Amino acid sequence: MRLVVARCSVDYAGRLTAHLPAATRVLMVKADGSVLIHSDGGSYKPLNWMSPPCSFQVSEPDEEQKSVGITEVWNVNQAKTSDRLVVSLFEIISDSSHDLGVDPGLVKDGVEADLQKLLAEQIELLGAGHTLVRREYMTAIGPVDILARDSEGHSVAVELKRRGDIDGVEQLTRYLELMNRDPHLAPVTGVFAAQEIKPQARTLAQDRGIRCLTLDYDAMRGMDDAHARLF
Amino acid sequence: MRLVVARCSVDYAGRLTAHLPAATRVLMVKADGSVLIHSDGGSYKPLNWMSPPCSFQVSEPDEEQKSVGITEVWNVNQAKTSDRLVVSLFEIISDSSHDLGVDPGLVKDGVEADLQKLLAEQIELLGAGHTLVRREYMTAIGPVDILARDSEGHSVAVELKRRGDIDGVEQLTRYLELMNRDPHLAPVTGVFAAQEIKPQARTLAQDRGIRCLTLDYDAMRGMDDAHARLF
DNA sequence: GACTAAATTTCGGTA
DNA sequence: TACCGAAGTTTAGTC
Repeated sequence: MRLVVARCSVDYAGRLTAHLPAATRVLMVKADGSVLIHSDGGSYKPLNWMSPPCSFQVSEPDEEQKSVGITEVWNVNQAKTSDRLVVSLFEIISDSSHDLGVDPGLVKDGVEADLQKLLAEQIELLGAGHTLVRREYMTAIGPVDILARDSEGHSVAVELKRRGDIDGVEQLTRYLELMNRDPHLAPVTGVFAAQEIKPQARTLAQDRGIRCLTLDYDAMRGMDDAHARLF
Repeated sequence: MRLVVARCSVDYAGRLTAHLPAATRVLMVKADGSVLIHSDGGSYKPLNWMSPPCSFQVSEPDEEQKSVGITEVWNVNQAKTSDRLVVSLFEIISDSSHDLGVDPGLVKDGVEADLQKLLAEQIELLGAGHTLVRREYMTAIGPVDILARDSEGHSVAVELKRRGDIDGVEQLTRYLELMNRDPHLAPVTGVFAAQEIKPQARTLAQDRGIRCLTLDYDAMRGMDDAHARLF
């Protein structure tokens, strides 16, 4: 990992064209040759970058570039596509390299998969008498998050989201269309479950006869803990 | 901007929980207090981070932390949500600060807007005799990318994407439903145009009577250049 | 400010 | 390896 603080301008050409005027920035060159250009703000996304696999080459500036004060030019080329990143350096303020080694990687917990697991365990949240058929019920166009049966034995398809958006309602609608053509399953009703459901998504869902269910993750996790303590 | 190379472990608690075991990493502390934790690989996304606005505080390790070799603890708290990032430092290998100033920002060119402009100019790509009505034709649920007429004078609604996914087909379907209720426009046919169309999206589009059109951006840009040279 | 759609999305899982 | 969906998505534009 090489860290360079420098006044530079940047040009990118590939899936789009982009340009960064001269300013002082941090250039991060990783072991695989990839380059990140960060400013002192914004969020985690760099101003510009080149993803691996790519090649990193330093070249001398031509006369014209020299005349405007460019001392060094970095050419970073994507190995597979024709994306190109050119960093023109005017002044290097700091330059250091460090051996970081391979990172052991991130351990995550609490994503959609957990919500799904919790709802499957607490399937009565769908309504009294509901029973779980199975999680990730496969259909021709992909897996339905949860398939259940209501107290009368009718199929219930559940689409789970962390944030309930219109896209999620469309997704569930596609599943319902398909599943209702299957005589073994029909009639199938839909439940759109999320921690937060956008008003427009709720309206669309209700127009299509899909029930909305807001989930309280903390409460569900709490129930899970209580359940774990009891058994 | 402060750059620290250190052996550290990281814990995040907020929308999810995540943990990074001890390893040598680069810690980037931006002027707004936001923190990025980078390893020597992956792509532009950090292993972990805290987005602004947030507060940055350094605290002494407690006895237990000291006993395992932690010399310093960073507490980074999100100002609006309750997200928390805790960086436990074992050894600081490098620590430097630089004043970068405000960045002038990125100038982009060549995104979906250009595709739209090019297709509007080369509307005959939709088929012989097609004429442009207008770009960004407003409807109650949003703008249709391009509205045209075929050789018989019937309306044609075009949805443009860089990558043609199922979502785009759904979007166009919603527009078509609405527009076909308008007696001034009906009957309206749909064209799904993209540089690359996914098989599932193509299938769904054809099921719904929507025509698919693959666009060659480079060829269209070439035509545009030729056009520019001629006039 | 809320919502929608795009992104040089990246990332992870599965068939 | 390709495809599909999720993401602590972020970001930009519109209403």
